Amino acid sequence: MNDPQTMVRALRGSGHRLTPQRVMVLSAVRELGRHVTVDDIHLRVRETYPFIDIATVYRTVGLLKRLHLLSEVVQGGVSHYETADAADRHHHVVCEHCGKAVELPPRYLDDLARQLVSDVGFELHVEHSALSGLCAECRRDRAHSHSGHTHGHAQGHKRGGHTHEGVR
Amino acid sequence: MNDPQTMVRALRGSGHRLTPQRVMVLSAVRELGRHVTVDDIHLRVRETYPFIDIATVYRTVGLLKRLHLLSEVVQGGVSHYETADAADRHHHVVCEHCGKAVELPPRYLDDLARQLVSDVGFELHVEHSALSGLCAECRRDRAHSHSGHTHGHAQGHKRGGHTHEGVR
DNA sequence: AAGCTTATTGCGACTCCTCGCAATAAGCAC
DNA sequence: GTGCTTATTGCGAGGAGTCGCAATAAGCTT
Repeated sequence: MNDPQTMVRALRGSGHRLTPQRVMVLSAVRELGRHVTVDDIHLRVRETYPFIDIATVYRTVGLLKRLHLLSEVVQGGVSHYETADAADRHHHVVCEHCGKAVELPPRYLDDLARQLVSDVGFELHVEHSALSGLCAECRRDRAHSHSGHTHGHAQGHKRGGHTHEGVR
Repeated sequence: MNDPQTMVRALRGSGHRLTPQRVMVLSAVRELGRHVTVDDIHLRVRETYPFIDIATVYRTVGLLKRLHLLSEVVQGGVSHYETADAADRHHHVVCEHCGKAVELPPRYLDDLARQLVSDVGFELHVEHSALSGLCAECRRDRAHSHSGHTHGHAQGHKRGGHTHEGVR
């Protein structure tokens, strides 16, 4: 479901061309694993083809997303990508405080999706929906240090890293 | 709940200062109504105080968000703001195709929120979670013109406007 | 294999947003 | 009201992402 075959079909079938750059971008995401940024991809592809432009990576990633070969997860304003088949099997809940992404099996949104279609006619795309809130850890931390105001110390920290928790 | 009083308390209580710029930004959002962009705010405030810098608007909006006086909704990569009390009463489902936002009463996510806390310890912040998918209209359109490939015509259209549908 | 059409690339220019810094002015103590 | 401390402002510079354009090359036709 995520072999070169699929890519060729998806591209040709929609009137697009199969270029080395596109192949390399998709390969890079597959090789780098989950939640890679455009920069990650760019650097990776450069190792084998140093001339690729960052704009091409942006455009390619956008195209592959529209063709459902890649899936985008926005974490704290930063876009991360993964192969679509990986995305089919989960979606994300992102912590507002530490930026950690918790993976969730899709069943959690099944009910919601059903309700939405019947009530409002809206078709929910689970993979593209980013839920946000506070993770278990950060809730504990907050509970501890709640000596007065919680949102005090001004300009807030930069989002943490790429930490991951799985839930199946 | 969203008078000057509240603002004074929220700022002072967290060690921040009450400046004309901050008051004007909050007023602007209140006056302009729902889902205004930073640019909307900037232009509005400029009418009465032409010297305000766009950077100040960005910083202020960020601060007011952290103080829960404003709430942010990201639509197709663009941040929109509204007063927090308005946000308390609904959240959004955004159409991937036309960019239209459908407002939803919070009850839709209540079940999900309950499940998340008990299963994963995750506290869902409904107001900050952007669900995406296809609205009723765009689903119809797609159904009609499904003469072959759906994602065809390349670079995709720019998101529509600020259209709104309410659901209560 | 050669020619043709046109999607795609790389580049440069531009926009949006953020950040560091010196000047300004809130808030507090007197 | 005056003076002090320091948060905040406006500005200029910088990074991320997008867009238009001329050159290139993918895919088709022959």
